[in-house]
Amino acid sequence: MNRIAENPAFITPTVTGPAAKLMTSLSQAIHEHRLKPGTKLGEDDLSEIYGVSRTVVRAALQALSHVQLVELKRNRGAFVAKPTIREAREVFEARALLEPRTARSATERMTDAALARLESHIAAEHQAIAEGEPGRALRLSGQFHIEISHIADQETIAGFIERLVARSSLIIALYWKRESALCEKHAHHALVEAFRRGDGDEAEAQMKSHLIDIVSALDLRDTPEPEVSLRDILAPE
Amino acid sequence: MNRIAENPAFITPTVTGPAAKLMTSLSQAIHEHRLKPGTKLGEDDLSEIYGVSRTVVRAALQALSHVQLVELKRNRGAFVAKPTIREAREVFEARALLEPRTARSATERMTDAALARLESHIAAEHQAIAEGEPGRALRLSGQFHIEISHIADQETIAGFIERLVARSSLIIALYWKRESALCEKHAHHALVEAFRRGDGDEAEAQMKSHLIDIVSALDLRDTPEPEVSLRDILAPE
DNA sequence: TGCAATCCAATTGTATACAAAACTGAATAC
DNA sequence: GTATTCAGTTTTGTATACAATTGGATTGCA
Repeated sequence: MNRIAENPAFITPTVTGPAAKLMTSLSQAIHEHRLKPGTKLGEDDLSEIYGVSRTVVRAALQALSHVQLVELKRNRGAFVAKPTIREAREVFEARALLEPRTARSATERMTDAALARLESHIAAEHQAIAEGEPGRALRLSGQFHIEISHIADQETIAGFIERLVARSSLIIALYWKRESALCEKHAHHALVEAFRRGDGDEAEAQMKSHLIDIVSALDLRDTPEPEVSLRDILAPE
Repeated sequence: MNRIAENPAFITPTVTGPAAKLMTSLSQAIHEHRLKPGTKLGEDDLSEIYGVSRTVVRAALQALSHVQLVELKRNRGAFVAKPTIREAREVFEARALLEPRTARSATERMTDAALARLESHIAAEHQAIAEGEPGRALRLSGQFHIEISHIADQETIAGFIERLVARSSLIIALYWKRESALCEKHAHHALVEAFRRGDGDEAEAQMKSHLIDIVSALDLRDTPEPEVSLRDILAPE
C-alpha cells in the first residue's frame, strides 16, 4: 500500500486516534469542495455525525485550524476558511518559491517506484474526471504536488507545501474563473516526462509554468474583501 | 506598543484565551532554553502550575506540537521536541531558501519605523548579553529574523519562518559547538545597514552568509540518533 | 413604525469525572 | 542472578456536566 492510499487527507494528521479520522474526513471533504469556504462546522453537529464527544471534535477542529483549512473564531465556532485575495496571491508566490526547486530535487532522487506512483496518480485523476467527479480530481491533483515534495525527501519543505496545496484548494473554490478549463493533465504529464528523463532544468521550468497557469486561471482582481463584519474589525480580542 | 512586545512568544498563537497565555509562556521558556529538548511536560504538572484545567493544558500542548516545539506521543504525553541531525539540516536548508529572498523583499518595503524596531531589537540583544542572560539574547535574536519576515509583508512565508526559527532554537540547544562564539551582533548590524541603504542585493547576501555562519557553528556530524527507544521503532501505532 | 434594551435559546469554553493505557517495582520462576 | 509476570500507581484519553458568551427574538418606549 503506497502513501497515497495511506494519507487520503493530504495533510499529515497532527493528531492521533479518533480525532485523526475526523480530521481526515473533514480535510477530504474540504479538498473536494463538498464543504465550501465559510461553512459553519458546529461542534454538536459533528459530534453527532461522527459519534464522538465534543472533546474529540474540538481537537480535530483545532488541528484543522493549524493548517488553515478551518478558521476558529472565539466564542463563535469553526468555519471552513475563506482566504482573501491577498492571501491567495501570497500562497501562490510561496508555491512559486518552493515548488520549482523542489521539483528539481525530486528529479535527482527519482526512482522507478516513485515514477510509478506519480503515473498512477495521473491515471487516478483522469479516472475521476471520466467518472464526473471533479472534486476528487482536484484533490488528487493537489496530492500529486505533495507526492513530488515527498520524493524530493525534504520533509520540512514538504510540510509547507502540504499547507500551501491545502490552502490552494480553498482559493480555487473561491476564485476559479468559470471560463478557464482545468487541464492539469498535460502539465502533470510533462512533469513526469521530465522526471523520467532526469532533466532537472526541465522539471523546474515545467513546475514554474504550471503554477503560473493555475494562477492565471484565477480571478484575483481586487474586489471588496469577502464580507468583513464590524465585529471582526472592532472586537477587543 | 510594537509587535515585539505584543508577541514575546515568537509563534503567533493559534489558540485564544487562557491556552494562548500558556502557549506563550511555554514557547518562551523553550526558546530561552530553560526547558530543554526531551523534557516531559506532564499535563497535571502544568495544570497545577498555571492554575487551569487539563483541558486548557491539552489545547496549548496541541498547539505547540503543531509548530513542532513539542512532540506528542499518544498515551505517553508531551515532550519538548528533539530535532534530529537530519531535521536540523533540513531546517537550515529551508531557511536558506526562504530568508535571503525575504530579506530582499523587506528592503523594498523598509520604513523608518521598521528600521527603528530592528535597531531596538539589536539593542535588546546586547543588553541581554550584558546582563548575562544568553537565553533571552538567543530568543531575541530569533525574533529579529521573524521581524524581518513581517516587514517583508509576506505573512504566509513569515509563518513558515516563525516555525523554522522556533525549530532552530531547539537545534541550537542540541547541536551548538561549545567552541564557537555566538556573535550575531555583527551579522544583524550588517543587515540593518543594508536595509538602511536600501541595498537589496547586499541584504540578501548578508542574510545568506549569516545563515551559513550559524550552520557552521553547529555540530551536525552523523552521530547515533538521540536515543531511540525500541518502543518508538516497534510500536504498532 | 422605528429603535433600543432585555431576555432566552443555542453554542462555545472550561472543569471535572471516569475509562484506558502505560510505567513501576516487587514477587516469583528459572 | 537474571528475566518475567503481575498488581498498583500514575498518566493520558474521552465523555459529560456546568459556566460563559453570543445572536436573535421579544418587548417596551418614543
